Amino acid sequence: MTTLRTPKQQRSVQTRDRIMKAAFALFSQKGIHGTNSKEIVEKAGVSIGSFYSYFKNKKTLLLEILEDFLDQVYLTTWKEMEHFTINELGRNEVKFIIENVFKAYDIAPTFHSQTHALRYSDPDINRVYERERTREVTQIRYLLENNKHRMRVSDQEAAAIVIHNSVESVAHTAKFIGPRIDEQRLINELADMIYNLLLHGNQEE
Amino acid sequence: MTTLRTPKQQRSVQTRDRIMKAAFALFSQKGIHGTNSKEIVEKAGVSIGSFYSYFKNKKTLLLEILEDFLDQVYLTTWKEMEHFTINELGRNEVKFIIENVFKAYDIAPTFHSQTHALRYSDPDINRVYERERTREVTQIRYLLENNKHRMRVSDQEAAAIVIHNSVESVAHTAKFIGPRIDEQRLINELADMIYNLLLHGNQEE
Amino acid sequence: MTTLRTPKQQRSVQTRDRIMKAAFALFSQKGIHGTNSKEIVEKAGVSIGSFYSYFKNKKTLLLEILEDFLDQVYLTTWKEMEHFTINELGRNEVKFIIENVFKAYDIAPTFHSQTHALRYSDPDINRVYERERTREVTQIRYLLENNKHRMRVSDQEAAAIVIHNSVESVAHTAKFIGPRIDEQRLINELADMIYNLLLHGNQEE
Amino acid sequence: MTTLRTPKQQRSVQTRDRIMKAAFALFSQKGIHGTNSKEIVEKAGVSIGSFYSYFKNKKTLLLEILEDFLDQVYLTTWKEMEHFTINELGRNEVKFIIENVFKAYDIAPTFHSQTHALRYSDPDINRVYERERTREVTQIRYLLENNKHRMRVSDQEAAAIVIHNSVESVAHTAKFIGPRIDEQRLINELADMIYNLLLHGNQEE
DNA sequence: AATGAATGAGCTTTCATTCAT
DNA sequence: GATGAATGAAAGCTCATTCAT
Repeated sequence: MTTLRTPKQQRSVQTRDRIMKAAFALFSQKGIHGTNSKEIVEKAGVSIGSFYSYFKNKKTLLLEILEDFLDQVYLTTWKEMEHFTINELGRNEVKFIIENVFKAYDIAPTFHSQTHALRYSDPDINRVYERERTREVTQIRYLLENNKHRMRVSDQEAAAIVIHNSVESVAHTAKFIGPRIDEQRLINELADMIYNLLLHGNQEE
Repeated sequence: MTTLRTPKQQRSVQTRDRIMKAAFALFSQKGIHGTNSKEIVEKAGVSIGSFYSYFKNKKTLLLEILEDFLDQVYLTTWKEMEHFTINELGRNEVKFIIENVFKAYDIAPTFHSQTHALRYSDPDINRVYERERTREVTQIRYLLENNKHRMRVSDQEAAAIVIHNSVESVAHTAKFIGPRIDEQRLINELADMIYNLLLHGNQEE
Repeated sequence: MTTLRTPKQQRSVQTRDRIMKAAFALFSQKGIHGTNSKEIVEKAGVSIGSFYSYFKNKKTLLLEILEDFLDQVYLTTWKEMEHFTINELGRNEVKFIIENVFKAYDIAPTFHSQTHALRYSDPDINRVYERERTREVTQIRYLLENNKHRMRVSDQEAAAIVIHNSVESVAHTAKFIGPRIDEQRLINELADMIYNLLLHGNQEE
Repeated sequence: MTTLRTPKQQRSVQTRDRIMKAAFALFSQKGIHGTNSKEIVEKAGVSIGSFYSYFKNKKTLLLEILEDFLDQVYLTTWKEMEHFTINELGRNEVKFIIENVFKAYDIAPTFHSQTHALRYSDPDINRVYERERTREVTQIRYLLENNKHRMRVSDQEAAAIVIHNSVESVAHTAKFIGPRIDEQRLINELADMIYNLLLHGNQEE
């Protein structure tokens, strides 16, 4: 086996990057299974030999692209959070975050859904997604913790997971499955649901 | 194109069934992409020729199995609903339904997640799942409608979608991704979240 | 191996005939390679089992159909010859026969060309066609012989072959390949060519 | 779809050539339908992957081989024509050309007849053959035109087609069907027939 | 450092034919 | 006599990956 080339020179970095960009574009356009290595190198303008000196295999490439992509998703979701007084989480703030999640799903819808789908059949993909999920859930728990004086959530860990899942999943459905219903109505309903959970928490009948 | 064999004889029905059972088992065990037609017929103890006289192709077989499976999922989720006075939807009832959804995810977890994953790359699979989703959402709307006198949900359609998605998605995560957290805590949190939504609905600050 | 059924009863004869008719129709319509045994029995309204009790295999069926077909071709070409005073072969008579050959090519063009094509890769098909060719050439030689007092053909055998080939081949080209030229012009030219050969024979410069 | 490899390196050209040579040999030997891709690559000593990087599919390979072959046939038939004073077309010249056609049929008899047969069931093969036929007919018309002062052919176009067909077809028959008659007798008879047509043309009784 | 020719396991599907019922 | 379920060899083609140049 050939040892992988670790890009040190300027040109190397560029080549590696060109491959990743080309692959991302093709994966988004034609799906992951629908894209073969030859197409990638052709689009990137490099040889198949180069490809395999920068990436162990196609899967490795995908994982790297996915990591970059999920970083971008994370940033899109949370980047503007600093503008809020984080301990004044009201319905508006909840809604704002939800809207950011929906925006993040617009970055590369096909690639997003394609890779998301692979979680369930590919442990490596899943691992990358889990890392991202942990990050998101941690962020949510942080918000809950900072606002616990105003809230009535008893099981913060479970709440964070449930909230995260709900928003993700509705965004997912809205973008990929497309129930012919206006996104704003879904966002509003989500905001209500989550804000009510925070406000009233556990209310045994 | 060869016309498909419509089972008339006893033997025929058995063979068709054996193929479906073998395929279901292998799909669950090794994943759908990881199972080829040869393995299926070997497990079923029939010839490859038989396979293709009962099923147009591998995809058709998968779709048939999926339809059967989703029927089973639907029944598991809703079968005991008749025991409830449907217009007295309280937190307990909400929790009961959620528990049934979680139970349905135990029928064939791998197959469930495998096919669910394919929704995003395969329109045919998606169509079958969408039919199921519509059924479920309709059922939820029916419950909301019957309980609207006690509830404060303004946008029933959006609410039904959001509720359905949340439960599905949390069950999904719990079963397939496995966040190391007790399922009961997730179910409780979901029940709280949904019950609060129903109870308080839209509460602009 | 199952022994072949020799149709003796009325019903048997009918079944055998139905299979042949169905096969001929499908071969003509969809080509020989494009027709499979299942389609034939379905069109004939019999079972695949029946098929194989009347015909050793698909090839045997084809050969039988071909023999019948070539008989028909032969009849079409020569049936009206008795109306001529066979020893007064003039240009009109030559032309008349040529026209009949062209007509024979209209009986079942696709089947005709399909089987003709198979001559060169299938010795059995070729044998049937050769038998037919011999018959035709013999007929031509008979005409030449009966008119030799008026003609100047020295090598009757070679002439008969050359004449037969020319007419067949031009008809073939006209019907199957279709050079965008009027058939009548080709027929006239053929008539001239052949009549000149008969009239002037060998004319060393 | 994978893009085809365009040979750039020395090795590449060799491989492509080895495949074509092996295929030509096998097609000639065992027939086209009787040869599968695996046999071709085995004979060529290359991998099946190589095969499909040089040729889109088996059919494409056949078409390429056929084009090369028909070029060779054309050259064999007409190459020595420059030695003749083209406007002195006598019986000897006619006979010489016919002999060349017969020679061309000796290059690769089986392949020739195999592909010729496919004309009638395969439009692509037919197209290649039609291109060749047009070339030949054009050549004949050119001869007729240059000799029209000495000839009595009224319909040059039809005559060229009829002449071309006759020679082709008799050569075909002589080589593949093999009526046990001496080739020279057929060639002589053909020469007489064609020369008489040129000399006497249309002679209504 | 880069190239691209070569590899070959692996997959789906067809269809003539057999034979148990 | 008749049926049709079952068979399985055989074929064409893809694509991730290796390695000689």
